[in-house]
Amino acid sequence: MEVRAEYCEEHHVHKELVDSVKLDMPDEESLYDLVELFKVFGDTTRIRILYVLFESELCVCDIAELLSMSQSAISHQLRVLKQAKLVRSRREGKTVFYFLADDHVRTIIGQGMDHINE
Amino acid sequence: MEVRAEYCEEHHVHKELVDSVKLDMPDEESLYDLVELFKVFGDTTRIRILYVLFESELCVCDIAELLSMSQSAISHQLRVLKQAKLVRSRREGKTVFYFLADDHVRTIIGQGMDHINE
DNA sequence: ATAACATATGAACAGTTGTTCATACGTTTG
DNA sequence: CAAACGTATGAACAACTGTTCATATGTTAT
Repeated sequence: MEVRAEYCEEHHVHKELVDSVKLDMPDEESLYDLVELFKVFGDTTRIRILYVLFESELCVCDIAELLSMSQSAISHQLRVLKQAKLVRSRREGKTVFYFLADDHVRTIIGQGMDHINE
Repeated sequence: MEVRAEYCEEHHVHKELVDSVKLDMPDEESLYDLVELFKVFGDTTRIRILYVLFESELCVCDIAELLSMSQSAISHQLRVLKQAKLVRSRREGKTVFYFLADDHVRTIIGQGMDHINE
């Protein structure tokens, strides 16, 4: 006929499978948070910042110099990393030092590297 | 004076540290690939697709129905997931089934979940 | 061969994102 | 206090991304 069905006619999913899928699927909020976390890792500048912080804490201008980018651009991205709780900071006079918040960062990046190296 | 220095005047990074950072920093191509991988995880639709595939392989229309989205939208995203080698597919007549490529997917998502759960 | 179905894909459009620029904030020094 | 420095931030703009829509491709059945 002329009218398309919204989905395929013969469904391959069974009731038990649908239930099982819905059980394992995280709630809306967790899913959103998870996606936001991966979005943070999905940017070259932010990944580079995390990599330079692997070695030691650094101030904003040092990171900017190491990555050959403007202070403003780095500061904006450090804000994103901080909101995602991937880095923390401490002030020392005029200078603000940033450092990795915990070891999850290394683990997640490591797993990603494992994948792209087959 | 009136002219701003490009970077802070007193650098906190030392030569040894800079060398060490540059040593650990992956090459341009690996960094790019890593970022592209995380970008793939940074979308609600794609994460949802991966979650439903945790249970079993599914055809495109089943995924579309489970996520209440159009066949086209799902197909576009499956293409992205396939290019990232996170899913694979097999054809069976008119139907194409998609399934997880390997266990890195579970590991990476698991690590992400660990982080957001503090 | 034709029709119907399942999937794939190109174009377009809206929403999002990262950088730059200008400027504000917070701290130290004279 | 004012000036200088290091950092933070809002606005604007270009580049990118995900969905929709229309349509094409590939397979099966009549």
